[in-house]
Amino acid sequence: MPANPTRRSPTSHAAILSAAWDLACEVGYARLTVEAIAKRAGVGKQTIYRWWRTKDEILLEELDSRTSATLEFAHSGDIRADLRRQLTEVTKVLGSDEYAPYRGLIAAAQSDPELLRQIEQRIIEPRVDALVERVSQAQRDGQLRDDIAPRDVVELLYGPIYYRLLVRTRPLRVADTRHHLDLLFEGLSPGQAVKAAKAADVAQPG
Amino acid sequence: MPANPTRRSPTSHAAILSAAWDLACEVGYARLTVEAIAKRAGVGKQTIYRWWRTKDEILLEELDSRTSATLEFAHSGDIRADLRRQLTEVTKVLGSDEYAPYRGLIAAAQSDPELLRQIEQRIIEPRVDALVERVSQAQRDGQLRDDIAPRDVVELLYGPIYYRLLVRTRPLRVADTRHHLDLLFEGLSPGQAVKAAKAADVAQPG
Amino acid sequence: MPANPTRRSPTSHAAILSAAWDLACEVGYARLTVEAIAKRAGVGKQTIYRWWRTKDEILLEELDSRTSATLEFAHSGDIRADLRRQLTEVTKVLGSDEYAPYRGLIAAAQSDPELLRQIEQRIIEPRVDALVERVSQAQRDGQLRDDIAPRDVVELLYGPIYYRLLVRTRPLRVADTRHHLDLLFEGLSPGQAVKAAKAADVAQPG
Amino acid sequence: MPANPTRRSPTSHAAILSAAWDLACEVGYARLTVEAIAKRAGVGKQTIYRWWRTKDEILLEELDSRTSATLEFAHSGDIRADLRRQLTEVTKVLGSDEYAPYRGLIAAAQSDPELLRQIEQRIIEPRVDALVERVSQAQRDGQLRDDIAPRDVVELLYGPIYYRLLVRTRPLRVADTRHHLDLLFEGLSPGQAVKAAKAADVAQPG
DNA sequence: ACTTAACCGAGACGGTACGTCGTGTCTTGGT
DNA sequence: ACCAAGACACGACGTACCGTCTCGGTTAAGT
Repeated sequence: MPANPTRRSPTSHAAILSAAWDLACEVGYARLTVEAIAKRAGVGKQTIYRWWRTKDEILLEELDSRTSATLEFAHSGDIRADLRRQLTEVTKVLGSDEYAPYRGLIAAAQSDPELLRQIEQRIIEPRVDALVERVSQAQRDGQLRDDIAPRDVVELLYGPIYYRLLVRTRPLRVADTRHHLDLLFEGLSPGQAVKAAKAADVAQPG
Repeated sequence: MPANPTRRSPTSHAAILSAAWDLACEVGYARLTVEAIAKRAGVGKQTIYRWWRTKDEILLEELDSRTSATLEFAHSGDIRADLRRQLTEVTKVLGSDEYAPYRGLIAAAQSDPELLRQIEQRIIEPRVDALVERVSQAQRDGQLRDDIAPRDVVELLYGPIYYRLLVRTRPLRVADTRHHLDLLFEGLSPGQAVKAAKAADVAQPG
Repeated sequence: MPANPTRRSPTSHAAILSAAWDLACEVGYARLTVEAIAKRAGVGKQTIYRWWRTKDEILLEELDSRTSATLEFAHSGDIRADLRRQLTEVTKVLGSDEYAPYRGLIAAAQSDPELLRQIEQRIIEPRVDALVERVSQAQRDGQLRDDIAPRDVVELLYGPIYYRLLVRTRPLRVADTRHHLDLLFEGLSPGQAVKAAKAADVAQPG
Repeated sequence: MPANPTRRSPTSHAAILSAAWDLACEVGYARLTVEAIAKRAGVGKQTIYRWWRTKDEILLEELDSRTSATLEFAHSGDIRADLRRQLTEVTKVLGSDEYAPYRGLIAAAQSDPELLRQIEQRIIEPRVDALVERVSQAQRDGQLRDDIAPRDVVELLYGPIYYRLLVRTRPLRVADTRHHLDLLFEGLSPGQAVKAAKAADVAQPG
């Protein structure tokens, strides 16, 4: 971009971001069009192409600013309680219709490596890093097996959420997310349920 | 579709299916074009539109026939061994470049509820059913906690695979899938690793 | 046409002819379609293509049978009376909406020399020949200048009719045709009107 | 047409006009295609549809500019000389292959009343008006019967030309046009030829 | 205070692909 | 053999968006 950001019109900038997001919600990501964004935002097409390379980048920027709040991670001392809170939050957000464009972005990224890289970098990586750090702390505290790479924990935790998000066999629900979290800690092997459940009660009495 | 299937040309039918799949592999799902499929298959566009509503349906049909072989599920008596075998197979298939169009379909389905429904119905549901059945058997055999809904097990197993498939933070690898399977059975809580590992050794000495 | 006319279905034949003509009247020549003819006639497309090369040929055949009645030429002994009767008849027919497809044929013939040849041969030539013969007779009878080629008379007579038929600046009306006929005989030069009118009165007192 | 004419590209405009006319000459009006025009002109189809509703309008515009030169009418004082000159010119133009698309337009207008209206308005009417005026002048000068509506003269003059142009029974030739003109003035009645010829000699000794 | 250069809205431009319509040919099954 | 039905390869249709490219008009910075 050779454009000079100091002369950028904040009005148009904001109008484009929200026009893009709103349209994506209304007509669906696939039917989202640069021309429609320009019209809705009351903006020339050139103004869009001057600052963004694709419509994905617009949505990504808007997504970024909308989700920046969900970055911080609780450190209550109880790993399962902290994870429960975090995953609950994430589930609520991703399950809502206002975040439907996020699914569109993940989808588009399957055909656009550069977009995929940006999503990882700006949306996913920060959350994964925070999660990895919290998990490591839990391992040091003896609340989690220390023979596991934290990255694997991340995938076990987020996997089912994304699975439902994208495959939609069942709706994304907070209660299920919590249940999955318990199962993960307790394991699927028989004879561990009771012990595991007890441990959970101690950690999270509420 | 008012067309009469008995008059359908098998030559054109087959040519379209493989042209579509090959092109999707070559240029990527997003750049796949009905026009290009018609040209490659030596077929009129009308013939495509007569039998399929979208390019997605073509790919879905081809995907269906290509994966119909991976439907059966092993019943060795050892649930972890059977799951390992099955997930290994699935991981290999989904991770390969020849199945890249599948990712495109999942992506497109995010903007097309009807397509999503069809993918579930034709691709996902049969495998989930088989998996659910196998898990139920394992519960009756006492090889798996019987206080869990089999559907939840499915999501815990497939979740991480789809996560990597779509988010691509790390490549989809067979070894990781197996590792995740072990972690799932053993649980993440500390002090269960040794016991769980022992149980695994008994069940799967190889 | 390799088809064997003796096995031809008279029902389909007739249905096609009238379906074609009716459709041409309803939607206009340019929007006339072989497919629509087949549907309206309750006939397979092949049946049409087996017996006619183009839709023009269908219309031409129907035109031919509809106009075969206007072929005979009156021989009353008075050339101007005979011409008046004949041109009146032609004007009535060509000016009516039921013969609109004829204009379509003339139009199409501008881009299709073979069609033009057929129209001349089957529709125009017979009438021209009859007219030429009648004019020659009049010349022998001393009712018409004998230093003129009859073909030129034909063009002077039919010209204005076709002009209005195709250019449509003014509607094709019987009264105008008769007036033109008078002007033709009398000439445009000044000082001949009275004499000519007298001659006309003698020839056609009614 | 909501397009803004001040932003119109003169290059594309001109390229489209001549591409359309040239192609019409080369392949014939009926095989003329918007797609081919766009390709030949190096232009997007949309640019054509933005400024013209049909290919006819393109040809009409080009025809208009090509024939605008033949609008003026000679006033030598001798009506027959002036008509002879004018009809000669018209005959030459319409008979030439470079004006073949005009025939296509007349043809197409038979199925398109709006096009017919435009042809009359832009091509025919101006010439008819000029001719009517010249004829009226001649009537005032006593060179032509004054009991005739000039419009009728127009049709008697142009009729045979259009007849040959469209029906093509005989080629459109300058000599025939002149001959028809003489016959018109002299009339077809016997015994007038000599007198009429004399009058002509006086008026047009060349 | 006055250029002047970048921004802006608007939208025309050369393209690509869309999904539809009609062409003329071919095939199937019924009479 | 002819027929109704309609699938087929093909070509063109008119439309929707793409991303690039002028046009004036308006700001804001730098002289």
